[in-house]
Parts: sequence; C-alpha cells; structure tokens
Amino acid sequence: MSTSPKRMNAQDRREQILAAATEVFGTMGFEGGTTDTIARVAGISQAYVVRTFGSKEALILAVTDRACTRVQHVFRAVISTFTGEETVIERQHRMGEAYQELIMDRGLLLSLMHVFSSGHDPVLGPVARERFLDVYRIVRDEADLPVPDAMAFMAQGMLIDTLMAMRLQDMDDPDARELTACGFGVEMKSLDQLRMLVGEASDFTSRR
Amino acid sequence: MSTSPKRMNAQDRREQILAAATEVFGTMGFEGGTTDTIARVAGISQAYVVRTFGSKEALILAVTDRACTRVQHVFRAVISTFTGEETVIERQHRMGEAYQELIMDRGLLLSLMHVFSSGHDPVLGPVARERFLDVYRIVRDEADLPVPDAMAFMAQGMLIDTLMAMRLQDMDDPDARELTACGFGVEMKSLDQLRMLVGEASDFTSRR
DNA sequence: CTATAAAGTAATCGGATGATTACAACAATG
DNA sequence: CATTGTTGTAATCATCCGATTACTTTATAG
Repeated sequence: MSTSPKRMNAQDRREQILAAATEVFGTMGFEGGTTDTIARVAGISQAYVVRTFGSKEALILAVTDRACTRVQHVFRAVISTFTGEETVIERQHRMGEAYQELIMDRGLLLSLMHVFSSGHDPVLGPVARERFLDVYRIVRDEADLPVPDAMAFMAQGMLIDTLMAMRLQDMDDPDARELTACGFGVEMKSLDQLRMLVGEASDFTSRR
Repeated sequence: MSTSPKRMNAQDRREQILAAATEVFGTMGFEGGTTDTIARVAGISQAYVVRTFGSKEALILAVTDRACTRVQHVFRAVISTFTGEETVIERQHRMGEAYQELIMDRGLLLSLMHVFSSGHDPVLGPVARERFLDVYRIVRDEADLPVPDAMAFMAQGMLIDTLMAMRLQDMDDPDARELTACGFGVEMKSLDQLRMLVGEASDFTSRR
C-alpha cells in the first residue's frame, strides 16, 4: 500500500494519506478506523496523519470530499464523450460501466456508503445530501436522462453498491449469480408505467 | 427510550437492550456505538449490557439477526394477504409500503446498512449475504415476482434506503423532492427492455 | 557552506472503552 | 422465614485512541 521510500512533498503525501484513509475507513468505518492504522498503511507516523489534516474529523471530511469528487469526475468524463446521438440506454450503460470500474476501489465504495449512512450527522449529513443530489443532477441534466430513467439509474447504482459491499459475487449460489447479473446494462421497469403511476403524487413529469 | 421502572425478566430485558442497541449502532455505527451509550439508552448499567450478550460482538450479531428477521416477517406478513389476483405492480406496491413503514425505525434502517457494508467481515459478511439473498428469494418466489421485477424491487429498495439514511426528505430543494417522490409505487424501466438486453449476459430468463 | 523552512518522528498524556469481579437487591419456593 | 437463583450495579482494570509537544532529518535558496 505505501510506496514512499522517503521524503515527499505535502501535496503528494496528503493524497497518499487520503488513499490510505479511504481504505481504512471503508473497512473499519469512520469511528472504527484509527489514525494509527491509517498511518501504518501509509507508512508514516500516527502523529503526522493527525497533523496533516488537523484532526480526525477534518480527515473524514477530506476523504468524503475526495470520494464524491471522484464519482462526479467519472460521470463527467463519460458524458464528455457523448455525441448526442446515443440512446438513453446507451448513455446509462456507458455511465454504469465507468461507475462500476470506479467502485472496484472497495475503500471508495465503502467510504461512500458510510457517508450515505450519516444523514443525521450535523456536518457529514448536509455534505452527503448535497453531493448525492449533485450526482443526480449530473445524470439527469448533463447526461440528459429523462427523470424516470435518471431515477432508475440511481436505484440500480444503489443496488450495485450494496451487492458489491456485501461481496455477493463471492458467493457460490445460483440466486446470488442471478442478482449479480444485474449490471447497469440491464434495465428493469417501464417509463410508461411510471408516468401512469406518478400522476397526482408529484409534478416532475412536467419539468424539463 | 427506557421504560423500565424496575426488575424485568431476562427475555424482555434482552429485547429492550436490542432495541436500544439498534438505535445506538444505527447512529454511531457498530464500532462507534458503545455499550455504555446503549446501557444509558436502555436505562441500565453498562456491565449488564455486556453480560447479557457475553460480548459486544455477540450483541452486534443479535442486533443484525433481529433486524433481518423483522424485514423478512414484514414481507411475509404482506404476502400472506395476497389472494393471487393482484398484479405484479400491486404486489410490489404493497410490499414497498410495508417496507417503508418498517424503516421508519431509523435505527433499524441504519443498522441494516451497516450490515450491508460489512461484506468483508469474516463473521458479519456471510450473514449479510445469506440474509439479503433470503429477502430476494422471498420477493421472487413467495411474492411470485418475475426475476426482472424482483430485481427492480430490490434496486428501488436500496435507493429508498439511501435516501432515507441521508435524510434527503429534510432538504428544501425541488430536486430532492423529485427524487424522494420515488416511492415503491413508482416503477422505472421496462421488462421488455430487460429481456432484450440480457440475452447473452445470463440465463435467468429461462428459469422459473 | 550555511541558514532556514519544510517534512517527519518519538514520546507521552488524558480520556474513553469493553470486560471482569465482587457484591447487593429482589422474587419465588419450600 | 430461610434458602436459592435471578436481576442488577459499582468499582476497577488493561487497552486503545486522538492529540500535543519537543525534537530530528532533509531539501533548498542565498
């Protein structure tokens, strides 16, 4: 994990600590992950981890920001390759593929999920909500997905997050394999049905 | 939270501690939630919490088992009311409603999500996988949903879990309201498209 | 070469945490 | 009423964790 023979500039060291912290926090949670473990993964002293970010809480915030930013960058990178000729399915598929590749970084995936589970936290909560909404806006507005397709895309993303977090693909079970086959290329339910069902419940069919 | 004037039999006390632990673990995580906090929520001594379950790890396992069992019971309770005349949409809707009511217990929801994030844990991981798969089998086989609809149902459930965990509904934002409108009655993507897209990727169209 | 700032550590401290032990209060039973 | 088992607590312990401080090492500019 640590690839530092000796001295490093603060910028690189900061990124290295963030990568180590992402891995450790992912595995042990924000509370369970210790600055000492992070330090050992990064190959430096515990004191330096704390001093680089000021406090553990600041480190958690930095890890969160880095994780969310990486997700946004991945989606925008894919979207920037769109010609405008792609179908909705195609756009979903290409963004899904890229996202799945990103969360092969298990620490990142798990850290994201820890953030999702912190809606009640006075400092992490607002960050979680705003960042999640940002991603939704990106897939809806920048990838130009119709609202129901954007929602379905997010839902499928959350399912894949969960399956990956649980390591369901490691199971030797036909049902587990069936569920895991649920990649981003696999769509699930009808747009027409959505329009029909929503009606009174909300007004989002009229927007965009 | 604690409603114990005095003495209680071990059975009731156990359940009371489990409820308190579910709330505390939900909010602070399995690592961050302390036996002392759980004890104070339950209105008893820290020593008694530990002794009742033997160890903190055993308590975590008991909380996990209780949470998963409650989810299964809720689904089966709804399914037991089915006449066989309901449409797929109707069945999804009624199970979704019941599930959403269940996870109004925020501690339960968050504890479940912590379990999902523990796939790498040698003891919690297998439990998470087996219990999740159990739920999938219930909605597929016992509620008799076609595979793509069962998958879509699980996906929507994971999205709702995430939105609730983040407290997105607390936001004063039109996009947040749009996303939150994504209840279980709202379906998203086409079964036909799924059948078309899956083809080579898996063989589950032939099963059931 | 040397001054100086940046990069990094060892040592240590106060507070928290899970667990253990020894004991107290209470209910039920004969 | 005495005995006995269950319910429950106070006190304490070893360990761990984040933070701070004082110190060392290395790069680089003049």
